[in-house]
Amino acid sequence: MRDSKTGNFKIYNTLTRKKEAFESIRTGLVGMYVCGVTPYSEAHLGHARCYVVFDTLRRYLEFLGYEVTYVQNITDIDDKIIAKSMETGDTPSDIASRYFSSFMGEMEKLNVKPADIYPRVTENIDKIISFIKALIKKGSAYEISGSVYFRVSSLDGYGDFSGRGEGEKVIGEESKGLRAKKDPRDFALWKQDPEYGWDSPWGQGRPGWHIECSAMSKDILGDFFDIHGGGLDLLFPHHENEIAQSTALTGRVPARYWVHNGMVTLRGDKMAKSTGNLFLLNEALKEVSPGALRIFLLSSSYRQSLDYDPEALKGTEKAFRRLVELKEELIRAGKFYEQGFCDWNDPLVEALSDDLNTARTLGRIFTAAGPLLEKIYGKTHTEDDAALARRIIFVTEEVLGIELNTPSAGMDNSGIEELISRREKLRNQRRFGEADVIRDKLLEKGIEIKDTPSGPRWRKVSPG
RNA sequence: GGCGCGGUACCCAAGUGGCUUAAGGGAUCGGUUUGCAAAACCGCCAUGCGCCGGUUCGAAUCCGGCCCGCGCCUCCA
Repeated sequence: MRDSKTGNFKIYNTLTRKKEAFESIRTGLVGMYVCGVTPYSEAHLGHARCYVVFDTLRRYLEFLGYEVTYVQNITDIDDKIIAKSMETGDTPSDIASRYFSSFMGEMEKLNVKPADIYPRVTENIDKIISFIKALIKKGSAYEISGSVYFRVSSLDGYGDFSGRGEGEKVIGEESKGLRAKKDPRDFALWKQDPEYGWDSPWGQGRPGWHIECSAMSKDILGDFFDIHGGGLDLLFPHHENEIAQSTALTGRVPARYWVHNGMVTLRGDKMAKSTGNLFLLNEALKEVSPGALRIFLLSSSYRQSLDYDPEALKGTEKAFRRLVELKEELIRAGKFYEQGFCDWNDPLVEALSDDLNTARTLGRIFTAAGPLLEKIYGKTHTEDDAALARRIIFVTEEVLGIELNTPSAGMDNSGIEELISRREKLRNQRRFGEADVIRDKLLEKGIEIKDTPSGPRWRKVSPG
């Protein structure tokens, strides 16, 4: 499995703050853990970007020949979910499953491959409790009146990961009502909660935020796995604390590569549920096709901030359709008969080996696709052209995950075809007024007619 | 205040020393085509890369200073 093609991938590692050659711990296998959502409201573009980016990383690794185990947790119990539950009267579990299934529906539309495992906090309470017990035993945690805290002073190098200095005092939210915490930097592993809690050696309570990832990633992927991903906003305190807990227990940082995606901003400021400065994913999917949205999200570097601009998003729809067109024309020309394939060092995908440079990859795709389309239209394409088109489609769909849906797929076309041929007859009789009525009627239904030298063609123009 | 990131055409954006007299996408405008449209195609579109200095045969790319924007430091993808 380990061959030359896997050796060229470089990825930026937050742990070392530089691009490093990617090398998996076990030959041919990659364990990847990405921080998932807390399902208490609808997902926005920021979530979409994160999971599209990591889906693309996963697809690229699979393209390189790795077998990837992708784990994404679900924080299905937390303060916000409980707050929502009190507001609506539904149980926290109902809230979490409702928003999680809506999240999954949107991910499916975006052609995000499902994770292999979605561990839930509420189904892993026993593992979390064992983890905490082990930390107490090691002297890295202590209990105060039913809650348990991590003892930051027990660990050297706390703060190194996120670049926070030793002397800096970080006062967590948990500390507010609990002056007894021994160090302001200490954070909760277990929170006393008689109402929404589980039984534990320290009484009724529930897990702190960070411990779930340490406990569940260890359980599924082991003490040391390849990639840990998440949004840049999780760097501190979440990932810093996760590293602290795991390191205190096992003696090592739990993952080799720490990968963070940049934030999505709206009007220059970060998109966030809590501030209401957001653009919902389902709104975006009303504006453009899922494939166009994916192009939008992958058209800049994943580590950079991405500003949501309505015009820029809309613009990707047209670019997306040209690629759809390429696939359609190829099918029409009868040249889509074999599965496309390309090598890791093909100019089309080669840029991905440089820290997943999707923007340059898209540039290469469009550069190559432009001249091809016209050749295929004019039927002047050669076998090499058709092979290139297949490679473009392969990279676009399989590696970048941009599904090039052919509009006719899965639709009832008979009515449309009939209207079009009726229009053709009218046109031949030069009864243009009546012909245009049909054209307008179809356009209202989102069907656009294109009169080409080889006859009329149509396609669906509205997203969805 | 501490730590980090960024400023490239009308907009988005790649490029981090010569392969770029700066990719790609979108918008506008002009043209070809069309019964008219749409679509498609062709053309136009930064002698310039926040500003000022410096290093170099050569800089958007390296160094120094300055200006501006953003993120994290509190829940957050």
